[in-house]
Amino acid sequence: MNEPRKRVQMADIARLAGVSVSTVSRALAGNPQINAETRERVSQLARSLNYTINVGAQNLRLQKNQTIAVVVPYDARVRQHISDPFFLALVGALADALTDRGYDMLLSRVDAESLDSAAALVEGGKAIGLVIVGQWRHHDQLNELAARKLPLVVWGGQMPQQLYCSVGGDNVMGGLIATRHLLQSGRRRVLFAGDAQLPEVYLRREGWRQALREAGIAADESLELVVPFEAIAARTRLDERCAAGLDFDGVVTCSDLMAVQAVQALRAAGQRVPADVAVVGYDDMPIATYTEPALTTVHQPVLMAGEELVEALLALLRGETVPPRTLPVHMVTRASAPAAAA
Amino acid sequence: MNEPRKRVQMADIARLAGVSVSTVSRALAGNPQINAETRERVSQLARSLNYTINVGAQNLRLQKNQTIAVVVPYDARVRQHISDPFFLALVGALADALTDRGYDMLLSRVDAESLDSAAALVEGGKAIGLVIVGQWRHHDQLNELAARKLPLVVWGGQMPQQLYCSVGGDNVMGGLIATRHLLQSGRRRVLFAGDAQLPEVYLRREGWRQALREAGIAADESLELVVPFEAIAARTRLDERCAAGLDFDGVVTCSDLMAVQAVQALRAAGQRVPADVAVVGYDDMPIATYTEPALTTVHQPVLMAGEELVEALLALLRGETVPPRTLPVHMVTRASAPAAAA
DNA sequence: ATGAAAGCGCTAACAC
DNA sequence: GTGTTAGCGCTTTCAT
Repeated sequence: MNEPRKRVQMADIARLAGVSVSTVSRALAGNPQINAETRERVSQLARSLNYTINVGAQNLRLQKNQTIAVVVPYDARVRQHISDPFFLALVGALADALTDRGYDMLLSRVDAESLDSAAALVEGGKAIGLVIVGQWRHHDQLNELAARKLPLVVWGGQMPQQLYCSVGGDNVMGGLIATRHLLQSGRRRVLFAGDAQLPEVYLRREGWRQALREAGIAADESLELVVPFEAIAARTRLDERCAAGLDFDGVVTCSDLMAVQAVQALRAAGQRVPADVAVVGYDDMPIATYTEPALTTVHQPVLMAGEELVEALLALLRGETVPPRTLPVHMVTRASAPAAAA
Repeated sequence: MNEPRKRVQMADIARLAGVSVSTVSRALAGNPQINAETRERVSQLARSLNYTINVGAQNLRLQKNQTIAVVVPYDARVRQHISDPFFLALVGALADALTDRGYDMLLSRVDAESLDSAAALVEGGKAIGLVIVGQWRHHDQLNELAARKLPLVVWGGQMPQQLYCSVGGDNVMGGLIATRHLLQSGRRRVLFAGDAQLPEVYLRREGWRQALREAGIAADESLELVVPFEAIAARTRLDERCAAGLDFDGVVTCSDLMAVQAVQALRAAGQRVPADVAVVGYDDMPIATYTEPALTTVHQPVLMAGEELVEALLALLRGETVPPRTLPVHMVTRASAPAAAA
């Protein structure tokens, strides 16, 4: 299982160059007090032997480590795979941001129920810090991890009594502008689709409520619909709601995928989008351009998200105190919910 | 930069438990010759201190390593990000497959021009093997790496004189069935869109040619169009081709994204899809369902791809000889190229 | 059943 | 300038 392929190491180079291991070490490190000629000879030799330093040993000795673990929690019950486009894109952005800064990225999928196996990554020295992609229902567990002083940043919404550092889109604002957009285009009964047990969704629903208040519309609990992120399940919930009564003319969803499901459910129920019901997505993934109708959606800055998460974690690692950070979002208006009512 | 946070280690547990480090080591390893009572006491202590073994040190000592590097080459000139949905999905699938088997996944983005910085990951002991996501234009470099005896598998097409182990979809078959599908639905002038400098695309074009031969249609070089994968550039090329003459009634593309670009370019040129021109995508990513028209496309098995890549690499690591592997593909017929001509 | 000691591949005092 | 030596945190003979 574990290849015992014998690699060339410092001792070999030392022998071949007729110097000591320390000299090789210093030469390779570019230590200026080593004779330029020796240094050159050693480097040459190392290169010709395809020698690369054993980072494991180096880290052990130096007590250092340049590896950051990126953790994608998954739901063990459904064995749900990492497939949401936004999270996948975020993982890509994190890879970019970390690579740019010279860090290695350890990607692990971890059972959401036992997030402290994520902690083991740091406590076992595999990684020096944790980026957790999504807080899901695990606000409390995350707080616990933070209380254990793990260097940790989480993509998600900022909640009261939060001990960990989160970076996320401005969810309240997102829910607000999405709803406001629909109201301004003349819609009056705006359905909110999403599972408010998730902090991000909870905050977006706050924004939805706020927009309704602004417009002087009474909040109506029958317009709150619990819809999970997973596509099939989402479609089912939406179909059920359509069957229960088409008493709304606008829908605010929590992802572009969910918006697509909503459009399909509405059409299956004989509604036209946006003529009868307008639909707003969330995330503004590339897919939003390609659907029919193209999606009006709340744009989240994925690339910036990657950068900010990494910067926050590195600051934490430097011992700085890092407050949660909220990134700007904005509306992108397309066909599924035009600016003027159809 | 490198957190010197002092972690609890074996010595601490040993001291607290009043035993030696070796006993702790054995106890934690579940060595049966350790007194059950001692073992329990030590484990208890370890757990209560949140102790996790330092895997770096353990690996150094054991000469082992459970880390696989997944490398996504990128083009330094354009600093193109990991964004193609198929590759992102493949990375997700790899994460799943590796996690399931107890391996860690190191994700790195590497400049495609200097792929041997990928080699350094193995030679420096960070990882024991390499999964390279896409062969791009680097067939020769990959051969070189393989010649260096690096444990390495590559997602991509199988080419003549290939020294490395590749796992990929059946590209010839993919090009063949896509073209055949169009021909059978009555199309006669089928454009092939893709950059045949890439092995996978080269093979798909072979399939395209073969389908034309089968149908007794002479290959027409003017129906080969070099289209890059990147969306904006792809759109430009397709627009140019449409302007140069709409002398085709079907298009075979090399990704679903490219198919979407083709649809948009055709529409901009006043064509109806599929009435005037039918378009076939490639990959069958979720997006293919959501576009308008929904895409007829060649399905590639992403999840299986992740599994097969990992299995192949592990076999390689076990010292087995692993032949390149080709995974089945199949047509998925949707609206952009219906079975019967429109 | 447990401890002492050596060593995995590397770096950094400290000598000379 | 370069060599000697002592560990980084762990596992594993070899003793006892």
